[in-house]
Amino acid sequence: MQLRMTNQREIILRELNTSQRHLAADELYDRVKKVMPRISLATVYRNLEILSEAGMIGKLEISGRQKRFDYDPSEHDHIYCVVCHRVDNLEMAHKGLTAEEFGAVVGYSVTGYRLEIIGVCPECQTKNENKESKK
Amino acid sequence: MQLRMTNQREIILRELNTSQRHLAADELYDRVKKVMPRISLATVYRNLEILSEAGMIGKLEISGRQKRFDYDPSEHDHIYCVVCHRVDNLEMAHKGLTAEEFGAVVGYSVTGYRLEIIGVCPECQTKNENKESKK
DNA sequence: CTCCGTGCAAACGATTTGCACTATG
DNA sequence: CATAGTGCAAATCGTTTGCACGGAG
Repeated sequence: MQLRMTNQREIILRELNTSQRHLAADELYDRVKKVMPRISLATVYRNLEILSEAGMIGKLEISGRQKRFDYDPSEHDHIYCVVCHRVDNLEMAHKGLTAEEFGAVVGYSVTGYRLEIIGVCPECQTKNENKESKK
Repeated sequence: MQLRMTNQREIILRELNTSQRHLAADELYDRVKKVMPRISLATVYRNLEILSEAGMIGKLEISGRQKRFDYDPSEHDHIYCVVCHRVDNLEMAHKGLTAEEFGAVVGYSVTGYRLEIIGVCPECQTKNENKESKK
């Protein structure tokens, strides 16, 4: 079950990397299609899954919405915009947050944690100001 | 747009409360159906949405899975089991975690955060031990 | 030449919606 | 009695899967 570096896999990986964004499968599909028009959405899904399993990209499951994929597989937290759903990387925010002690409270064995900071991104703040002043 | 306290709404609320669990819509539907067999799943979805908007229950969007609803609408964090997907409440875990400072890093205006502790619940730990010893 | 990977379409699970009917306030 | 809420079925959205074919190693 070794990984083959197919053309589509290479392009998917490259497009995600050069985007420097946290794309959802369909957004990445749109980008990849411009380079390889006959690629299928299923292939994009399959490869994103495989690549994240292989630790070459990160998988983000945020806020009940679509999954997003991170060009940076290293461990870090995220901040996301409630208006446009854009996601950005954050330095690890859990200094002093020892997950273990919470497990003890309820008898869980703790394996990790997931932290999302929620807010409005700079772009959406600007748009909103415009909207306000139009009123 | 005032809220009417219909029979179905009352029962949904009551069943969620007495369950003392973090139920998904279909799980709650199953419980409610025992009391009111002709209720529809759509009604359950609609009311869970409305009740959480009204602040009478909490809505949980965890890890790309189904939404779950919390009988306790007060602000608190959650811990959940990767094996059975059960969710439990946790005292606020963010002492010393000032979300605001992260917003500053990337220009976001921060409105909140979401923290999930991930682990294995006591029940699933026990089951797993059994499985291990059978080998 | 062996399988892993692909494209396509169909299936899927969770959730939402249009509609005509019902019942709360 | 006005209009928020309901039940039903169909629609929608994101994602996965079965299958026959194609291409990497």
